[in-house]
Amino acid sequence: MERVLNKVKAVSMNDVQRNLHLPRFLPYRLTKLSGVISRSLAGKYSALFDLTIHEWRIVAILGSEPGLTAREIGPLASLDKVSISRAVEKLHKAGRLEKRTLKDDRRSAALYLTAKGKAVLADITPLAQKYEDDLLAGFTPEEVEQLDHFLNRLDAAAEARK
Amino acid sequence: MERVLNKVKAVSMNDVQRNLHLPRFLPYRLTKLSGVISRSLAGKYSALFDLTIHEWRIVAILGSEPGLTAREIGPLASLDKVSISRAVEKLHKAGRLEKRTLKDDRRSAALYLTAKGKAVLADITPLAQKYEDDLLAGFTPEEVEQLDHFLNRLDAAAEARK
DNA sequence: GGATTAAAGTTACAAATGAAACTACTTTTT
DNA sequence: AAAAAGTAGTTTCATTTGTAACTTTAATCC
Repeated sequence: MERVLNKVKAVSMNDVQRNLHLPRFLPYRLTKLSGVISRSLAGKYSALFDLTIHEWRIVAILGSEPGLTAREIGPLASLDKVSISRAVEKLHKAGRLEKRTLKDDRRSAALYLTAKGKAVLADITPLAQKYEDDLLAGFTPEEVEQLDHFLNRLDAAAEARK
Repeated sequence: MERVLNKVKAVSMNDVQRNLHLPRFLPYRLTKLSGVISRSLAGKYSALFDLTIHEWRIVAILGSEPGLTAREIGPLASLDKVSISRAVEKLHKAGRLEKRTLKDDRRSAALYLTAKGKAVLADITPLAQKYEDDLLAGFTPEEVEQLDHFLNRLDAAAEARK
């Protein structure tokens, strides 16, 4: 398949090695883009609510699916168990979530947002939505759909050759 | 504009607060995707060549534009001066680049890849290209073009509201 | 049913990252 | 031309993140 993303000015046929052009290299672009967006979101909201991005993900997930255990949250939030343990601990100390040890497996606990936790979620959700909407403000619904599709396919391809 | 990416099943008109659905939240998806890709690339090549992603970026840039200073590389590689200083130092120690102090400003140095540095670049470039090609293997040239366009627009939007 | 293996979550240690202070040099100001 | 302010790059220190080892409980295996 033709390599369009890194296409450069025509090179002589004797060039053995075409240079890789960093600003057009997909992994670099994605890292850069996600970095700018994450820093922007974190700068605006995380500091404001004393909430890291990892905590934010957990709160968002527990908002839709209360009672999940740490292990179940892992794949949903793309977080390893250490990150989850730390974030859950901090949320717990802040009184934003409650742990209920499972009767049939005392190693794990079902996690629930407290009123405080729900309040944080309610506060941040519209801001996060607004941020996403702004990012996509220039996109038609069809384009958003297509972007969605592209991201799914890239994700699948990346997972496949992980 | 309609929020299509986070569209969920119809909710009752009395729902004051729609839940944010994390797996469809664009910032989350981009972070996750770039993370999978970066880890995959780093796992395959960085360890193999003892080269961090930051060093790799600098090598790639110096490959196309020899003689840049640390400061000039910064914006091109999206790296702050501390990261550059550390990466350049490591490349220098490894004999992969050469520093030539500028005559007219002895604080900075023009940076050049040595033969060793060029060899590393020549080794990695085709692997990186291959990885990108594989990611995009399912995309038609038109789709690649469109993805390119989307990423540019997202980047501009994100930078604008940074 | 007691020993072995495995799983959930935590803790401890090492490496990476970020922010601020610092050094050496250059430019601007008076 | 001396003093002040600014810039390039480095170093230091604090925080974050990742890996491995550990603790507790549960499941599996003779």
